[in-house]
Amino acid sequence: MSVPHLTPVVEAPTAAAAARTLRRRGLRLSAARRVVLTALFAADRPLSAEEIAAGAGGAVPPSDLASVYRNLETLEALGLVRHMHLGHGPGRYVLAAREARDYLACERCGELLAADADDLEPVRALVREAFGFEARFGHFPIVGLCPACAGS
Amino acid sequence: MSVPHLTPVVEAPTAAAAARTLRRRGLRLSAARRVVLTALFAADRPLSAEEIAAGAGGAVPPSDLASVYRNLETLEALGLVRHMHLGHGPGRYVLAAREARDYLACERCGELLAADADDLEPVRALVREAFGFEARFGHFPIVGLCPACAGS
DNA sequence: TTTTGTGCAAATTGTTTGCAACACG
DNA sequence: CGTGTTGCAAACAATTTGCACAAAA
Repeated sequence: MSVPHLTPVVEAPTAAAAARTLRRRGLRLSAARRVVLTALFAADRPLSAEEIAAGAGGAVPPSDLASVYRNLETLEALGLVRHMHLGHGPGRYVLAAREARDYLACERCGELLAADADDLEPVRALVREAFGFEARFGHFPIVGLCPACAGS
Repeated sequence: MSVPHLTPVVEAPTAAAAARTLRRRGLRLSAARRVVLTALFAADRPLSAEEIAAGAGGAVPPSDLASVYRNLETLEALGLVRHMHLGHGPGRYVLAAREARDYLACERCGELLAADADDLEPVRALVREAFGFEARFGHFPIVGLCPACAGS
């Protein structure tokens, strides 16, 4: 007997799945689009649009910055990508399916700490209880001083 | 007998005190500078540089945007002003002496909740214990959904 | 062959900087 | 009167948009 088939809300983070998600909406998997996805698949940290357009450190061929922004927007609308703002500087993009993490950005040294979204739930709960406010650290992460910078 | 005289770290939030702080460093209380301070004294919420330059809703005469930015920077270096980033959009400036508050910004409706910095200390403590990270909500406040938007 | 998507240039927004004229102390 | 400041214009950084042309399906 086969296991019951459950359609995932967001497909597995594979190029094929991304292609399917696009086609399902009548969108195309163009070369430029593939480059953006490949860069994000290859990355081990949130990338800026500029980094992707520049070729993501040699991982992919360089492409037009405006197209990168347009594609990131499209992919984000499809739920394949998400972005965040780490203090000053450009927005940073990651594959949504791969990232169940939120970040803590050091405003002194730029260090980026990744935390399981679950590990931040107590913090959200505390804010919720104290202020009735639903903190969302996914889009605007916590900014402050990393352990090293806080110590000195 | 008179009470002992203690020099405050930051002077009381008065125009005269600000003038003294400036002069102490060989800086001048120019007309444009006075306009920036007056706008901030009159404001009941964080203002953008553009709002100040435009005359802060009639509270002060309009002045040059570049000068406003330069003056805000100077005043901030003196500890008289501070600024924060509330999600997207321009930076927002407030009088430092008057603001022992941090903010919670709603990313849906733009509502701004003010919280005593003290009331956020438990949140900072929790982040410190869990991640060894010193969260600073003064410069990059918490972003999420206000009670009204979270409810719907 | 029809749309969707691309590359390039130009417009937008927020902020900084160069510079000659200006004004506070 | 001298140095801090101003106003204006131009430079910048991040992002968006208009358009004619190219290319997936």
